[in-house]
Amino acid sequence: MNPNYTYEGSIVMSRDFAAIEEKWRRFWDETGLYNTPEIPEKKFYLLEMYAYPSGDIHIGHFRNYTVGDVVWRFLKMKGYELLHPFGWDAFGLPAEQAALKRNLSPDKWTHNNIETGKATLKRLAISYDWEREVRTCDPDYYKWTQWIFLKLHEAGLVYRDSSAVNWCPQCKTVLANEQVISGKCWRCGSNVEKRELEQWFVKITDYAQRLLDDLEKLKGNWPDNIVTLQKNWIGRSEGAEVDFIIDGSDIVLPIFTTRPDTIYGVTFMSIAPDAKIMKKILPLVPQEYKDDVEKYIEKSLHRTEIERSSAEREKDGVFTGLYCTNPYNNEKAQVWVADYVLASYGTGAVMAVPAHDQRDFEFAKKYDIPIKVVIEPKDKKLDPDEMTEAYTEPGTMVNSDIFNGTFSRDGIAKVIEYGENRGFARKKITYHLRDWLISRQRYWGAPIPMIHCEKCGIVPVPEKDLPVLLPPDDKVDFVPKGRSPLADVPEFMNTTCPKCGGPAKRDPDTMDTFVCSSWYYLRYLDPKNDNEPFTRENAEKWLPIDLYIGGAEHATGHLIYFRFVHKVLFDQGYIPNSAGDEPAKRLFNHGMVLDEKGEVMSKSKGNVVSPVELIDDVGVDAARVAMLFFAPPEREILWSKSGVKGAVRFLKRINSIFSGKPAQKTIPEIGELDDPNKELLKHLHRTIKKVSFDTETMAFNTAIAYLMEFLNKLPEDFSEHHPLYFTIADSFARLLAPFAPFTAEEINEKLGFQQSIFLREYPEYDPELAREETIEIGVQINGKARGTITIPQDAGQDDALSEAQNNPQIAKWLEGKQIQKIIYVKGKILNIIVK
RNA sequence: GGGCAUGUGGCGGAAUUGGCAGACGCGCUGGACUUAGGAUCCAGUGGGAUUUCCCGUGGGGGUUCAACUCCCCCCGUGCCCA
Repeated sequence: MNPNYTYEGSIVMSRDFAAIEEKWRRFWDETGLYNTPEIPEKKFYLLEMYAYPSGDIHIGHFRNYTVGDVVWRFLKMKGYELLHPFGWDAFGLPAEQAALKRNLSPDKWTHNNIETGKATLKRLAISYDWEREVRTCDPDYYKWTQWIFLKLHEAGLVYRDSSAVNWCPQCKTVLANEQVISGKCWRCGSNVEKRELEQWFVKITDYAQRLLDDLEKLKGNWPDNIVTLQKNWIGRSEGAEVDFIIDGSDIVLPIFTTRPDTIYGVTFMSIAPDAKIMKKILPLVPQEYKDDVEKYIEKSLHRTEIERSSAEREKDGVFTGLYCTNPYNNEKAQVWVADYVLASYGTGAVMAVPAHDQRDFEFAKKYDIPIKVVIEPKDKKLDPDEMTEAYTEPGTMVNSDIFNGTFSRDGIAKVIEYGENRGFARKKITYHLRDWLISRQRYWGAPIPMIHCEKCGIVPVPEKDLPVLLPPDDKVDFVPKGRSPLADVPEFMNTTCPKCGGPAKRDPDTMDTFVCSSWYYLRYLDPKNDNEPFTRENAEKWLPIDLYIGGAEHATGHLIYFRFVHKVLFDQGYIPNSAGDEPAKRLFNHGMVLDEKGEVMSKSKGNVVSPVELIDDVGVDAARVAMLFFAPPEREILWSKSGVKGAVRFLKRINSIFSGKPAQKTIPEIGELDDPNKELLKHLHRTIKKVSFDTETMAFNTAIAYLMEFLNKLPEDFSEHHPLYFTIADSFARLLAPFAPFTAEEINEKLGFQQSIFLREYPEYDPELAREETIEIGVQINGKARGTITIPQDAGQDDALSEAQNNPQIAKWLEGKQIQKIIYVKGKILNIIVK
């Protein structure tokens, strides 16, 4: 045991909790407490994001799964029938790196890690139905990941393209945009380069508008910040595409702009060095410019995207010697190559209006390119020679031919219409969201079910031939060579074409693991079905997910792909109408677990809290209570050893107070009780009210605080002989159960119940008893708090005032003063304004 | 640079959404029980001021009978995007 994590009192407890935990784990297991009901009457699909198996569960997982478990236990007692499954995001690079560095089998490495993690989750007694476990690396799972690929393909959403991709020279693999962090690889931190590769893409952009529109359906049930994050990520912008013509050729240079109202102010054009159109333009560049242009292109390919688009960096570029013609006014504009323009944005070329765009302005100043004002503010004239920055606000259009005098906001539509009528412009909507690149040059992933035939071209693997199995890993050389390791395994690569029967090659790439995770929630519906990924019947039974719990870091990755794939399967009729076209009704993001100083835990810092060591030391219940009490679940928490001590103390007090067997199991009538006991009973009902409300709204920290408060208010001589012992112990145990399940079962058993506390009903409060007859409210004189009065809940203003006047503390402030005004809000405040 | 969060005692955090700021826990102080205490129990604990007063929710303004809460302007921190 790590001495750093020895909590006071734990030695005393350790003997007890280990045995108690084992007893209840077995009981829950043997009685099938976590089994999913076949025909749910009051269904609830509760899901936590599944885990990547990297060794054991860490403290962040522990938090995620504990939050889910509290919800499960609460809803179970509330009579819901739940589907609460778990699984493993088991494909991915680390398994392959373990193979490379330590010569381990990715398959064995992964399954070993899964067994370790699973054992810990079982020890933590998280309420998963393990019968439904999925592992994405198992053939009976990835068979259906491949099936999903074929469905996307059938829907016309899969295509192949050669394009510049993010390439990590260290990992020798292609990275998705979200795997590039500040221009560096998310795994190894090397600078990411650009490379041309033939890749498989999924046309998620076809769904961009729906993914955006349907965010409306999620509002209120998904956290606002996730909704905004997705909205920005999809990044719809409206504008126009305008065709410029390169002089001396018939090359059309289409550009996208959100500001067609400034079209008459174009003085130059900027093309991204890596834009596709660049290849067409290059041969036209006059000899005297060619060298500089080629050098510039070469140089900028080594810059990262972040570097290129950074607002801080001074923009640079090079003139091509070419001009193009603005179709609106037939004016010439210089053609430049500049790497602040990204090839992936719009057409990879932008029109530059230096007078009205800050970046263009700086660029024009630097290279002495003309500036032409076409929008003017109301109050003054703009002089290009005197401008120190671009004027980007709306205004009146000037120097714009027939549009002169038009308000610029109205001008946008008019300019587009004018160009549309003449055929050189059209309305266009672009999205920041890009198509989903799913090819990975890796072994440890689901093989892409496509066959390359010389005669027939690219042919999908027929469904009946799925899965396309990975070859055993002892046949594979993992040393990175810049291509998939599968490419060098002839047994895998060589196959026959399903169309012509001739010799053909398999696709050597495997799928991005985001494909695996985009549909795992569906496999839980039918994890053992060999004939289909899931049945319609079960989808009707359980979908949609009622509550999805996980970290906010998946906002623009997993949570977009997951919504997208759901919609595609919905459109194809695999997901029934009853489920709707959004996978998760409600999303909940738990906060991160940081160390005492608020720093991220990492092995290198040595500040990692191991859940296993923690529960060895204080037991599962104390670890849970500590975790839940630190802060509300959506906030980040600062892990503190002394905070754990508080949880240990709390449970010890519970154990000592509720250790007895009650003398009798009777519940006394309120009339039989004396005043202090009547008050105690009322206090119990108020506690039930507050704790159930807070548990339901996931305010677990305050729910626990009310339980602590209740304990503090028990009379000193409270024991099993107390007339209310049974009532109190019974209610308290059930309120505590979602947070400290083992402790709660112990009390429940001592009270004489045979069945699990989780099969009993959650306590209900009696509104009559929970009501407070008298209430203490604050009294203010001229808005300053001067004391309190105790009055009946529904006392009128006159009663409240006379009560205040009878209170010497308050009365002295009223002496010799004239009451001007009285503000009385029932149950809240009495404010007396005097002079 | 933009977007979204966020700022409350020594610390983690409460505050019914405009109504007594600091619930609950940690820590600290004093006491009890003790061979002992890093166990347990009791009391106290926002800051001042020689006791019923003043000041206090990052800073400054404003709205209101009343502001941690609403509005405006700054400052700090975190995350995401460029």
